Amino acid sequence: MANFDYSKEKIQDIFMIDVKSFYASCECVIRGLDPLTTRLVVLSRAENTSRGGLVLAASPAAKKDFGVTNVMRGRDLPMSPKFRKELTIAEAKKEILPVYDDVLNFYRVPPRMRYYIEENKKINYIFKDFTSPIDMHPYSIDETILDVSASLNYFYPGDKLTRYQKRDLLARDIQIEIYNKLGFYVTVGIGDNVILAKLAMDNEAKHNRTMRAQWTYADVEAKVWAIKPLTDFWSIGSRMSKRFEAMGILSIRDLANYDFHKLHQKFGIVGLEYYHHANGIDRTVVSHKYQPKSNSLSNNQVLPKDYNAKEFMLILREQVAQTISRVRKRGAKAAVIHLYVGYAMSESEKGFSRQLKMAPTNSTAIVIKAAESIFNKFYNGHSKIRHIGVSFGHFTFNDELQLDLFSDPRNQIKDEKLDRAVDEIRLKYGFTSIFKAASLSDYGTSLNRANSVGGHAGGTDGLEVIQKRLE
DNA sequence: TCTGGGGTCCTAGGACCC
DNA sequence: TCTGGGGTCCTAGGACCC
Repeated sequence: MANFDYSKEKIQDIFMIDVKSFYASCECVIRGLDPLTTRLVVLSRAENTSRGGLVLAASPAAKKDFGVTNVMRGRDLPMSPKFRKELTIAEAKKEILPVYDDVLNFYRVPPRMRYYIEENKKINYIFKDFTSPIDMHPYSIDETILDVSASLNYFYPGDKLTRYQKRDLLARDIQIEIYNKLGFYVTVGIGDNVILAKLAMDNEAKHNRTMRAQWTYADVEAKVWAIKPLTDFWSIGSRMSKRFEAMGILSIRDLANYDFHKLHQKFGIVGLEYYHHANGIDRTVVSHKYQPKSNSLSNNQVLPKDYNAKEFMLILREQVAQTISRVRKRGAKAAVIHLYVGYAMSESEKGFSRQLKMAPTNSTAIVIKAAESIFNKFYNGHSKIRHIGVSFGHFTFNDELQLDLFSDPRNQIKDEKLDRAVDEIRLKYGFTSIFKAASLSDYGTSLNRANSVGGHAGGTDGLEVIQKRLE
């Protein structure tokens, strides 16, 4: 028995689109290889952690033939003896690793985040041919939500076809267009609302030959309620799954039929959202979705070894300087600084995480002082440190210099000029063109991380190569 | 498990005010 | 009088996603 009268719910024509194994597909396309049949993995170098890095993306063939999964360690990947030998020699000589294992017919390549971002832009540019930009919502680097309610009848006028047939045809048109123009295979979840489209994509389209699937209100009981395990449902992770199980909720069907007052009581408004989603209800309107204008910026890293307090202070300053420089790049000032310090696993304490309010600033000198004061206040004085996280939040975007009572305005202006000069030099010549002498010591990590985007190698040749390919 | 990194949202509880 | 009550803001921590 349905818990909702679906005839009262608004029917929207929503597509949730993602690119199959996006990073891996980018690397196939640029090499002129087929994204579906080529065995390829994108491997983060992660020189500061375990040897061999971490699999960021694997092509469908690599998953199928070698059982590669997305968080697998590089050292667990299959490798022919011949390739292993070449790899060892290259490592010893500190040369760039070979990427192709010709015995296994297997590519392993480093990530190029900047190139992927450019490809994502091109994909979204094509979507604009199918719906108006306000009805598009980029959800992540490889997923976009499209509301085609207003354009469906423009592409498929008349009433010979049902609404559902028209949707499927339009989704197919998009798939073909993307493939012809850019070489990517995209998966489309089609739904009466955003959650149904998302669930259709995650739970059916990804496994279909057509790479399309359509879920409507009529399918809720047969399809949504049948999703299992619980963690296959969007927004239920391992922790929530355990909590639900403890309450006797073992399936989405159970969740959809649970007493929603109790869910509300126990989980607040999130509980109500789970209840609605489990019943296939989602009243989100894509064009009303505000673009969350990023309200925080952070950098985290697991350090290459355990650090003592003195060594750590260098890392701290380095990383605070890098993160605040990203804040300046946005033309923003931050009113909150947050520091996370994780102790080594051998320690009995976990570490700490504290934030501090500040007068809005983007001055390196000021935020370094703030970070140091947090550290000095909360560090236990003896634990080895293995993890650092720095984040800034509560941005403001005015240009005026905030004067506070305790600093000399002339120094503030001087600091600001210095920061801006450093940023400009780096913008022109790259991060490594200018850095504090201390970074050269053994303990600095900023040089190694200089070229990364989102913690992964940014790559330098992506744009030129793709431009050549298009010529 | 010899630890990936960058984000967002929500909540409980404390401080403080009227 | 044994414990007023309502509201806002802030912080630490939990949870999730890609």
